[in-house]
Amino acid sequence: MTSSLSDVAITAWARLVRAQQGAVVGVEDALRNTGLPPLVWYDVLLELERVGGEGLRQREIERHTLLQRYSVSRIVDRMEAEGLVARSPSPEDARGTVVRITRKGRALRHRMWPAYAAAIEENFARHYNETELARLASLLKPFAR
Amino acid sequence: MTSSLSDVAITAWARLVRAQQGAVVGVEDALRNTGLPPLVWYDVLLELERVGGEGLRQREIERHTLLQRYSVSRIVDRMEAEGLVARSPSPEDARGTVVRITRKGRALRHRMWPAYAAAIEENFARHYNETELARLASLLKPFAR
DNA sequence: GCATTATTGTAGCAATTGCAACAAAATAGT
DNA sequence: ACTATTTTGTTGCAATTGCTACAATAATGC
Repeated sequence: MTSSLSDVAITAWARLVRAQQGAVVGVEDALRNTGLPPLVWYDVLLELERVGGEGLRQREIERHTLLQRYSVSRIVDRMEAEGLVARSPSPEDARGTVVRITRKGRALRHRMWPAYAAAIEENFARHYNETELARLASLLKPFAR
Repeated sequence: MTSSLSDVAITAWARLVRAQQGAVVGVEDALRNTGLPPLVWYDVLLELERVGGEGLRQREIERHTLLQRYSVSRIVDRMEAEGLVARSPSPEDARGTVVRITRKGRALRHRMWPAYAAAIEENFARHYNETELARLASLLKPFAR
């Protein structure tokens, strides 16, 4: 396998990795220092909030979050223990469970957002103006869901 | 939820996170499936190769890789156990150690590159042409070291 | 010089993760 | 219908990580 990667591709890759790593670490630190749960909990809560009362199958959460199956299983375990989400058996598929957000879950998601937004600003957005952000978003479109 | 973050900033952030997560997971999987060590080993080896015979202090590796101190300590432990790097006491600072890459380490770094490059191509670069890669690299400049 | 504080690296312990095996149900093939 | 395969989710165990305390040295302040 001869490398067809150009120098500019390698540079772009290196910076992408570093940008995200640096920014995510910063955001995670900010959340932890505020006594808030990790980013992935926010993602799960947000997805569940978006779909509303129907809830999501764990398999769907898996796809949304890029987590492993067992990771979803355990995260939902913990969030359920905290009363943030509720599991119930799926009516159509006896293997699966449906996960729904609770009032408490919505409240937490809400409380997380200001800290999260501030951390995104601090660790990422402050480097850019609106035009640049739009160009970045456009370039990263291949990775949108 | 009022915040100073624009919608476009949020979109850019979401895609950045997803782009990197998806791509890094893909690359890590590819390396693992080829029986190669994780990405961070590559990074450490590359840094050590770049600085040549002088080696690096663990503290410097920490800065280069965005790892925690104890993570560096342990990664160097494992890499040393594999004979990929060598530790020696720092002449100027009796607290510190100097880490140098070994011949075996260079060989491994070399062997990792084709698999790594292929995975970057597959999980990232194939979405873009050279112009786009250049624009992306330019936009991500704030995160370059 | 001496006491205080900061830096560098390690290690114990608890929590978390990854791997692999598993159970149960659904789907596909014949 | 029946068997094989795939999908969904969980769990035990080993490996890894994060947190914290710690030891040793260096740098700073007086």
